[in-house]
Amino acid sequence: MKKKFDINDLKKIHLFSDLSESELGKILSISHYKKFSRGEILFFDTEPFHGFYCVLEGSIKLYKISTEGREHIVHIMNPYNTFGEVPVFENYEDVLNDKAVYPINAMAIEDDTEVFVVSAKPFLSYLKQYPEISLKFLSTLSKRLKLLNNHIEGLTLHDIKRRLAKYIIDEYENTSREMKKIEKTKKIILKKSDSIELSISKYDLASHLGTILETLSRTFKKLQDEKIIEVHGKKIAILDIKKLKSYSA
Amino acid sequence: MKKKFDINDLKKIHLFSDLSESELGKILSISHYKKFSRGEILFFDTEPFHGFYCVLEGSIKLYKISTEGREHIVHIMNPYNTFGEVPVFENYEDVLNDKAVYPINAMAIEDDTEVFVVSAKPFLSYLKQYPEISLKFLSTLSKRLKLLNNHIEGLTLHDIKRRLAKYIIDEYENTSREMKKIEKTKKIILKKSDSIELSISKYDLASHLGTILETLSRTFKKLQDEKIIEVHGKKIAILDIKKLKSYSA
DNA sequence: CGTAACCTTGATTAAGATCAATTCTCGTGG
DNA sequence: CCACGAGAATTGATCTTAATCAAGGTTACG
Repeated sequence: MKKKFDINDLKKIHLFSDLSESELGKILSISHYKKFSRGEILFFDTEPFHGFYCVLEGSIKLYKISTEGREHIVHIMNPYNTFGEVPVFENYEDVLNDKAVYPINAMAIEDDTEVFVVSAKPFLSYLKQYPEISLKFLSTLSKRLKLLNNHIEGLTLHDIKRRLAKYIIDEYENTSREMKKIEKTKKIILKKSDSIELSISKYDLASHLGTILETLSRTFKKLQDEKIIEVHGKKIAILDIKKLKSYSA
Repeated sequence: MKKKFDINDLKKIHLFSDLSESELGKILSISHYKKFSRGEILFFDTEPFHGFYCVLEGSIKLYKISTEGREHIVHIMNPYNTFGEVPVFENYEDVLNDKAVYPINAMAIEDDTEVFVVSAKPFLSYLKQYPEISLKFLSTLSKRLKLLNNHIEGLTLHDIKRRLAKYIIDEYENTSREMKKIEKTKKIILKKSDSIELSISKYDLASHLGTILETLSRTFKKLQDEKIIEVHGKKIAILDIKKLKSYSA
């Protein structure tokens, strides 16, 4: 496997954005690069924990599976996200004694998904020397907690139409935000389009919304029949953003 | 309001257990004591954030509410737990500019629920001086993330019978663990009983399991009909722990 | 152009929510 | 001590949402 990541990749990771070159070098020295094809497993639930992951390219689903084989996607991880940090902090001793395990399954959902893995044990001693980094982690974990809270809220208090509406609105606002960022840095104006491009398969979307493919398909249709959206494959055109927002509230 | 908490109370909070007397004194100086009756609100979702809470006595439900008024309890907080820390770390700037908000509702579910509130702004500057405490927070938040993960797993992948079975088993194992602790410290042997005492109302239990009172009642009945448990008010006798565990897996 | 993966649609079923009526429990005051 | 009433819990009948089962259609890609 060609080693094709360096300090410049690390700088893009929010977690490490404030570190100096020498500190980044240390992180680099305790990490290794990995590449996955679509469908390949990064780790399984309850498998021994060895380190946490940072995404460089592609995307990864974090999911749980029921005994009957039903799958639920808890998170989708995209470039510059980190995941699998929970065991690092949850029980310090367990990590040192190789008793820690991953709490979830992780699978690449795109080809050429590139990650690097930071080894847990050396990282723990590193953490003590650079306490500022733990504040970064606190921020990361807090944001994740908030995400999970919202996810639970959706699952328990909203029906699938609302969940789907919320997903579309969130995706729409994320891409708008991304576009603004690009406009700012590149000093160009991008054409604003009232549509989104699904970044995951409909199967995975269903699993993330806590339902199944068939029900998702019907729900898309309902929103189409109400003239709120128009679906063309992975492209969702938003026809009536007000109504869509009223559902997603 | 009588001020009836001191450094000894603080010591019992996991978060502060490693701090010196003088450090605890500082925490004390930026905290204040509050007492609530059953049903009183500590804070509402989206209300301005001022500080995080530590429980001394009683218990508190953290819950979300849908527009239709349906409630879902995400956590029950008991003595020596802390909650409402997420906004502290989620966005540092927002806290300093008084823009942060609580992410959830909190209500006392017992009379004489006692808490103390640590003011966010002074705590943030304190945190920078004592970085070890952020490791404690990382551990707390990681554990909470794992809890939420399991909660989501239950909500999406298990039916209500399984969720209830899991709740009973968890409560049973928690009390067993508590008993062992007491036996160790007090050097006595407690009679082991194969039963648990529900610490919350059945309404709240239903809401925590993602269902309603009626369905919970019927589910209790199903488990009774299968001779797995026996329900007498708040007391649940476990008749067949093997079967119960097989459901909760 | 063929085949596999992906998606849609229809018919049926099942789990759990809702609505409605009682019953149980327990604290309060007569 | 009993009666009352309020809140808590149970039970039954019905309805709704979404899962399951089954079949067919689309798309992408070698």
